[in-house]
Amino acid sequence: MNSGRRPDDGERYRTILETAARLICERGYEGTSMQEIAAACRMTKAGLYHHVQNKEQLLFDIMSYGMDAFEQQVLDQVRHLEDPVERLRECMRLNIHLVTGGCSKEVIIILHEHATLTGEARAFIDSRKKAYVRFLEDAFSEAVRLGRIRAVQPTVAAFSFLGMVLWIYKWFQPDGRLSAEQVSNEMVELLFGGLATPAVAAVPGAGAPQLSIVPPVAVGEKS
Amino acid sequence: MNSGRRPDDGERYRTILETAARLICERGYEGTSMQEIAAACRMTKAGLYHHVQNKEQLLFDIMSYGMDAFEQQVLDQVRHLEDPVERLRECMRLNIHLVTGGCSKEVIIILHEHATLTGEARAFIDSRKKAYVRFLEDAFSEAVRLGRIRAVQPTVAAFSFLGMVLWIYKWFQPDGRLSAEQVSNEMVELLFGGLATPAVAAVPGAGAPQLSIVPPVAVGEKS
DNA sequence: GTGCATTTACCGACCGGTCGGTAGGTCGTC
DNA sequence: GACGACCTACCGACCGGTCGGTAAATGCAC
Repeated sequence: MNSGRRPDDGERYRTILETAARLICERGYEGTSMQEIAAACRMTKAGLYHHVQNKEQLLFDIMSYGMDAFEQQVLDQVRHLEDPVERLRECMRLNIHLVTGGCSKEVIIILHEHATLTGEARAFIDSRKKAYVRFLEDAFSEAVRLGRIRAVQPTVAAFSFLGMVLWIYKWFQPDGRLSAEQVSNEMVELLFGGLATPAVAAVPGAGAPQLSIVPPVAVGEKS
Repeated sequence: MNSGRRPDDGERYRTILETAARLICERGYEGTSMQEIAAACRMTKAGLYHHVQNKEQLLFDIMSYGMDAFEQQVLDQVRHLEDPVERLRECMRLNIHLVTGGCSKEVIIILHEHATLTGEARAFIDSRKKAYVRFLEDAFSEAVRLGRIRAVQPTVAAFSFLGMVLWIYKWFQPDGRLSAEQVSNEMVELLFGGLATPAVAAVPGAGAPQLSIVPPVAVGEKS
């Protein structure tokens, strides 16, 4: 009856998660009722509850799914990079791509509903977030230690990085004036172009030869 | 019967706004009921409705109050500064002070409930936010035009500024390891210390003499 | 300064409606 | 005939908001 594959199992649940994520992303967790989620899945509420334990578990699963996607698409791609600055630059690029890209609903929910979950579920998600912060702090510390950037407070640097990147969901429009790539290039250069140690950054053409997308001096406002 | 002053008038309403702001800040707009707000004001719900038109108007008034505070404490203090870079630096300092300070509840609500209001009220608040973004864009543009910083895309720069500053409410703890002043100093230097034109920033000691709180090289990780 | 009309600030009770969640039945598939 | 998917029907609690009523303060004419 179907093309070689049954649409049940976890696949059905995943489509429910995605539908719910779309609604919750648009109207917030408390502002979205199980009735509405069920209707969007073309089901009754009781039918939805056949697949879902309760509303909080649904939110937790959405967040976990988003965290998995983030770690696969961002963290795992840059962990191996040896140079800490290159690791941070590429990490910012990928993270911006994730936030501006198509599958950003779950990530936005993680960001916006940062205080909605309680108890163990909250603690579990928070610990995964914390690991990311630590990853960034460590990279900044290492970059300072190696003299690759000037001395900065790692925690403040990490949260500045995160603020720039994760705030994007509040203002960026995919069909707007600026493309995701423009934002990405500009933002990476904004933070790291100015972090290079003066001695290196001073001599034009000498510093940061690796992956310098933007020429050191002439960054056109329209590029 | 009272000490020379009546506690009624708008003063009562303002205490209601502040109580409501505290609760909404803690549990979200949709997660806070009028019953709870009334109880926190030591009133019944009907009593609360004597002062308040409806829940949405209450949120709008809280946001307007926060916007007033922001414009008084931040924008109006830096508008007159002639040098665009100094204007931006001082603006960031004051904005961080506002977000980390005591009367940050209303501001946090403005940030977090950015999509809760609808219709005219939403449009009105959004226009006031937009004015701030434009203010920052203009300052960045001017700084580039005057050669005070290297060329950057003003919109991305403005939203990076905002992301760094406004993300703080998600992670900063007043009684934590880092003080508000530390965060402020580090963050200003992180963005603007690296934005100076290479020719100026290159020569150690020559660039950015104004308000350089952090010594160019040695910033202890524990300070 | 007394008496009275009016206003302010609040209350208990209640409205229609929606919330998250559940019990029990039906139906198609293996 | 067992089972999973989904339904109808319903639960108690709570939602935002309103009702008529009231005790106390205030304004004002005399």
